[in-house]
Amino acid sequence: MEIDRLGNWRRTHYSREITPEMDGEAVVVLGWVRDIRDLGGIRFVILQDREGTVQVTIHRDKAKRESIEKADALQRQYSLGVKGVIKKTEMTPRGIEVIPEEIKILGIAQHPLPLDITSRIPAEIDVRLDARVLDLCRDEGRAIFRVQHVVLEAMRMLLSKEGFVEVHTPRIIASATEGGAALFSVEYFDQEAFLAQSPQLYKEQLTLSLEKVFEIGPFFRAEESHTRRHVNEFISVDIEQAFATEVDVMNVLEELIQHVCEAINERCRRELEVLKHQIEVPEVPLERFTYREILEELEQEQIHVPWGEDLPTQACRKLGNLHSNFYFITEWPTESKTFYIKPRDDNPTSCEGFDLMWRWVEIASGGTRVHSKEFLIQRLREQGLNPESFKYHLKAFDYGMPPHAGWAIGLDRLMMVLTGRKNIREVVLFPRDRFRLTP
RNA sequence: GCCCUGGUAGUAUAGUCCGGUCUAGUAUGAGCGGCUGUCGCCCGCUCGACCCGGGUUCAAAUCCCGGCCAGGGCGCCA
Repeated sequence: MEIDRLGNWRRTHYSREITPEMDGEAVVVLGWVRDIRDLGGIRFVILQDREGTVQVTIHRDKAKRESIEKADALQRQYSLGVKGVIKKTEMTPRGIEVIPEEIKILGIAQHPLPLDITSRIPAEIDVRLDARVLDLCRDEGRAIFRVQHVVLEAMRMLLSKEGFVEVHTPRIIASATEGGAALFSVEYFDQEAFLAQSPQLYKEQLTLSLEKVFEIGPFFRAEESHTRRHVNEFISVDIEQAFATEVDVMNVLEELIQHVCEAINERCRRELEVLKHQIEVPEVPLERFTYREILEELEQEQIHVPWGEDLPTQACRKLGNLHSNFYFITEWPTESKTFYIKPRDDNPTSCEGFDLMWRWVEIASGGTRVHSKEFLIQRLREQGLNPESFKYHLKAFDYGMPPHAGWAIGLDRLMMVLTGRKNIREVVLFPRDRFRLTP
């Protein structure tokens, strides 16, 4: 089929912007065919654009022959443009319809489509991800990523207001000896290199020049996780702040979480409705529990976690039943955290590291960092890491490294919470996991 | 990586336990026809599927073995 040229047609209104008061006005609407209902002498084409839908009504006895032919050729998901006149009517839910003067077919769709774009027949997540671009045409997908946009905008606004400078650190790094998560290796000309799992060391180094920095970007972990809350490429929201401690950055974090929740409630009413989800804006300060308090709480629930260990999934699930919103867990055992988290001065077996939880899911973690070079080297050795591999990082400590603290939010996890989705893949446009590298 | 569950038209499902009634049912979709106010329109006709390989049996969608794939859980996740 020949498709039409866009020519000088430009959208005059999104579907949603058309109101009964505009009766008689000429419009150009552009979008896609969501649905077609043909009653014989009259054909209803539901045109969908980013903002909603509008009905295009074609009367077989009144419309131009060309328009009728175009309307007859349409199928679901065809891209189309309609130049027409708004008609006020009692017979549509919106109180308006568009009577076409001219229809342009701007893009065609191969049928059968791999999933039902009207969402009446559900599809499994695997089918949906295989046809992700089409899946994202559904209301739900659009809603999730518009919420994400508002979240990111709100974060950038608040962090900027607080004096943080947005930075970008390398994704390609030389050393795989940081310990912790497994890294993906890449060929870098004639050297072996790795994809960064976090901006941690770079953002710390930047505190000695820019003082307060934040970074939002993707990072990579080569873990063979197989759960609804892990992907191998994820978006991290990181901050690092000079002359600050755990408590200072926790304050920033809880203010940010509250601000984001408020922003969504204000600006994403329709999206939340589509997602059938409500957001409770948390009160600040958030509840703060020490690791020891959490262990005691679990003990009451007959779950025994030995002091020093990270919380197993089952324990986290139990905490989810006991806590219904965001909360902090502080004073983790030093042995359970990584080398750069600072032990407490009064009791070095505990550290100044914290996690931000939402019910049973870990959303963010952070803490005061070690900023004494000698002690950092000692900590590296204690964790079986070779200080030589960190020589560029350690160099920064020769140039007046300030005391500093920071945190990292798993944006995708936060998005699960904010949109009420149960699988992280729903809130990632093109997820990468152990078994999926495409599309 | 380990454990559990599953794989039937484009999509979502019934049937599988207890083999034969399955020429595999239903919804949606797609094709054709009819219908001038639908909004999950309606009505009629048509199209389209048992993951792959092996085995048991007179007979396998159904039972057994292997593979592949998927979902969920656990572990891993500085």
